[in-house]
Amino acid sequence: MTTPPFEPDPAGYLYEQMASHLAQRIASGELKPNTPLRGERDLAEEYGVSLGTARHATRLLRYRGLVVTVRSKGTYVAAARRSGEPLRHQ
Amino acid sequence: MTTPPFEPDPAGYLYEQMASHLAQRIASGELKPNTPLRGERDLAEEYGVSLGTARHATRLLRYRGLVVTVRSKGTYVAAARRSGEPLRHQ
Amino acid sequence: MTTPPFEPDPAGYLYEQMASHLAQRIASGELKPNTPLRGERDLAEEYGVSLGTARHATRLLRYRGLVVTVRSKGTYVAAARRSGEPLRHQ
Amino acid sequence: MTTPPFEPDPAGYLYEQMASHLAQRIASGELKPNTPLRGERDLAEEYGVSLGTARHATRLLRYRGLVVTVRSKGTYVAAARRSGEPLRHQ
DNA sequence: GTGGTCTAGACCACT
DNA sequence: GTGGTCTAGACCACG
Repeated sequence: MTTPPFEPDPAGYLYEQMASHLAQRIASGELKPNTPLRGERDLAEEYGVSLGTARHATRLLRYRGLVVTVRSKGTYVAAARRSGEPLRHQ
Repeated sequence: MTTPPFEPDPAGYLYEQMASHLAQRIASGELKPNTPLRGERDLAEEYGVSLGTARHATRLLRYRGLVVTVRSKGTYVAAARRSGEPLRHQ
Repeated sequence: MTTPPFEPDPAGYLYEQMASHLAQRIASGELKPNTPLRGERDLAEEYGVSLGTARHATRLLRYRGLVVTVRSKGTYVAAARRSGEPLRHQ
Repeated sequence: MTTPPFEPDPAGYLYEQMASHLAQRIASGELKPNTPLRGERDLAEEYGVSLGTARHATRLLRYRGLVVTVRSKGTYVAAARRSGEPLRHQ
């Protein structure tokens, strides 16, 4: 079997690396539920990427349900939940 | 009843206007199933927006199932289908 | 808490002070027509005010026709013009 | 169809011609160290070749140490250096 | 010559 | 001082 047509290793992308790293920090408990992440500008600087890339990373975490973002307020680590439970928004 | 918390009128956004306009051109039959759209660079110029905004618009159409994009090939008007039918990829 | 005077002196507001100062820099020729102002974040830092205040100040200048702002590009010192002449955008 | 010569003359390739021409412009001082080349699309148009060919040419110059490319920023004429000296990035 | 990733900024609405 | 929209460009992988 050959590799499927492209999708050129998403793991190599900056936004994916950044999202994975943040996901790990959430999983490890370093970033706790209902606490805010640092601002996207700060995250961009911290990871040495542009604002757009940092925004791409947080969007990914949002799609994956790991964070909840509230406009003009910030992006928060999602509340822990058991599987089957609905997402609880703040 | 008051208006819900923000989401400041998506209809006003450039990418939404552009996506809606393209959707209408598809619905009207001007753009036919399985034919390619113009390239994103061309669309950006045609609509007088930046490349990023044009890309945002086509991404929206993709999410809505109106187009299918093939990397390095182009973005195609999705095949017409009856409701209930699965999406057919090229 | 004391009640404010009925019509608080607008000259006392930070945004008004800032706007006046910028207006003077334009009038003096320090800031020349068709040149961009520094970004709103930079101006806020330069004047030691919050971002909202800096924005309020530039909005005032815009209303007064001293600057023209081009979305996503920047805010420019308005071209000098005789009264009656239309605004010339860059 | 005829068989090509065993080792086709690299000097005949468009990308090699283009790379050589750019190398000469660098050597002559027309293109100065640490200044950016024109974008690959512009170069392609300027030399009347396809985008892929222009990219091939700049890649060659990169391999030869004549230019340094900074992702998403541009391709720059390499700083002049004595042999043995490390490359200095801008 | 396509879509994708990325940079480095800008202004905007809202808290 | 947040997230969101937008610009104008760059290079990259692939067909």
